[in-house]
Amino acid sequence: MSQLTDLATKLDALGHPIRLKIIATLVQNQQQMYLNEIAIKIGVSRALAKIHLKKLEKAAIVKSHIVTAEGEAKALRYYELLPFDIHVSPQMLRMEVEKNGQ
Amino acid sequence: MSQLTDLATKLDALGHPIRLKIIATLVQNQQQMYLNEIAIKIGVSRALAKIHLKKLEKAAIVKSHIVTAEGEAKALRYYELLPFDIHVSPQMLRMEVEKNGQ
DNA sequence: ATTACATGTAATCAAATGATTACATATATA
DNA sequence: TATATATGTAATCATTTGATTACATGTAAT
Repeated sequence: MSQLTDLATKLDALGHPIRLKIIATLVQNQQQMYLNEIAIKIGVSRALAKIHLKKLEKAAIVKSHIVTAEGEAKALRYYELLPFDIHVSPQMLRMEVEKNGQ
Repeated sequence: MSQLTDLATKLDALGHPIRLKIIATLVQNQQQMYLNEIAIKIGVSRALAKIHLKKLEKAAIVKSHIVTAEGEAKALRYYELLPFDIHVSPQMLRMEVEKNGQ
């Protein structure tokens, strides 16, 4: 995948209010959160939170893993934020595109 | 429209390789370009370029106006880039969401 | 065992998106 | 007039996306 496509994927993943809220919630809590916590915190259904988290995970903005904690009803999937710092401006895009040849 | 929604709209508009190329092309050429120039330059059909430009225009990343030049077959729609400088990181999103209340 | 509660995911569906094809208009030239 | 060329947009269609509902599993308490 080209640099440009990768950038587009990340920007696309970030381009939705719910997903921005999910990210903000994950930063606020520092530690990892599981699906239901996230859903409740931002006020959407688990199913919907899952869908948006899936898109974030595909774009490598979050990652997840299952944790089997004792005393818990079942294994939980924990999500954590991967660090990112995206900067987009016309000049920066010009350089990016020229790098990839035409 | 909230700050967060506005940011999401811009990020969503930027989240496609063709649209990133369109922007890069507009920067390269400095001056305004009309639809067909853009389409040829990045190697897509006029119709497709138009669709992507429409999305960029809705997000206020480009703007356009029609110019009636002499010697031309017909009035041409010129596109120009609006300045933007978007910076996204977890910390920045946290602040943005907290501003908008929960 | 059954009831209650909590979790994760699959199935489904309407709406938006990406892309192609075709159409309508306009000028210049044969 | 017709032919060629160039432009802008509308119509169409398959795919993806956003969102809801329902299902399956698992533990704890009755």
